Amino acid sequence: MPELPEVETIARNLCLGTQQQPSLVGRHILGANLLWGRTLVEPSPVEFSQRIEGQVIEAIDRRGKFLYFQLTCDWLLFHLRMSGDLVVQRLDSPQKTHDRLVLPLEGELELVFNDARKFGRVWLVEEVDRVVGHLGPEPLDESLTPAIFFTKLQSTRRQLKPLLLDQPFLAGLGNIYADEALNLAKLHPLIISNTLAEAQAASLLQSIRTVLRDGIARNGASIDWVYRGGDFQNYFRVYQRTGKPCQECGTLIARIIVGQRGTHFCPQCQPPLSSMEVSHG
DNA sequence: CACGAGACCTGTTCGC
DNA sequence: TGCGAACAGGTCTCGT
Repeated sequence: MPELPEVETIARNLCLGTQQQPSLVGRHILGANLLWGRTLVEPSPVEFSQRIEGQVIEAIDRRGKFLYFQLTCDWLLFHLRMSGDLVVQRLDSPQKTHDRLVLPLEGELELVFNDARKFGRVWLVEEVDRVVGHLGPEPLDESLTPAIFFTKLQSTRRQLKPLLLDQPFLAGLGNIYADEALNLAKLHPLIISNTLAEAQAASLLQSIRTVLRDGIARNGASIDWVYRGGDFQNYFRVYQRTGKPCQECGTLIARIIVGQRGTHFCPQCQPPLSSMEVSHG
């Protein structure tokens, strides 16, 4: 489900609190109730319960699509994959159908990991890089300069769409924001990365940042039966707009399969060749 | 190295 | 109405 803006929104809400729920920072974790075994990658369920009990939540943040809780001694990490969600509720609230892990907390609260499709995963580790060390740069981190991004695009020969989804290449983009960024940059999803000119690479990086910032500003997107309170889904340019007119040129949005993922683009605004080749052809 | 297929899962929507 | 197929915000592994 969630991509960078949705995970960022969840992390902020857990860290800062909302109108409906208090901040979790500074609270003791009182135990653990694992309801679906495969949710927990490591350690064993018994060791997980023993180690996490009594630790304090010191900080909550995000790296790529991973949510992490910095605890007294360990790092608690969640990956929500397609359908995972983290909710705070009153202690001993009625269990819901897809609850996978419940952590009772100080203050009559509990943190619940709910995940219909069971793809989501949880880790408790001493060294955080064991889980997130393989990730590429954060797209919103200014230390990722246009020059560095251009060099990275030059270093491989892959289609842009699958490359943007590759977390070791760049951390945080998923199917929605990859399609939105390519449309904003006016680049066809099948363009080979090392054929981009430096200006096009800079435009792509700028577009990625624009769609991610817009997504965060709107608290992420809420689609299908999963509602998170965000409304970025009302501002999609191409995603899930197959057959509807492009807002720039009126051409009907097309949908193709790339790397087994539905891929949405405007055939007019995003020509299959890079714009340099088109302009000279 | 790069790509495609299959696996992991459940739920909703679409087409006949 | 019913039923199977297609589809879903993700990632891993394996074969070519």
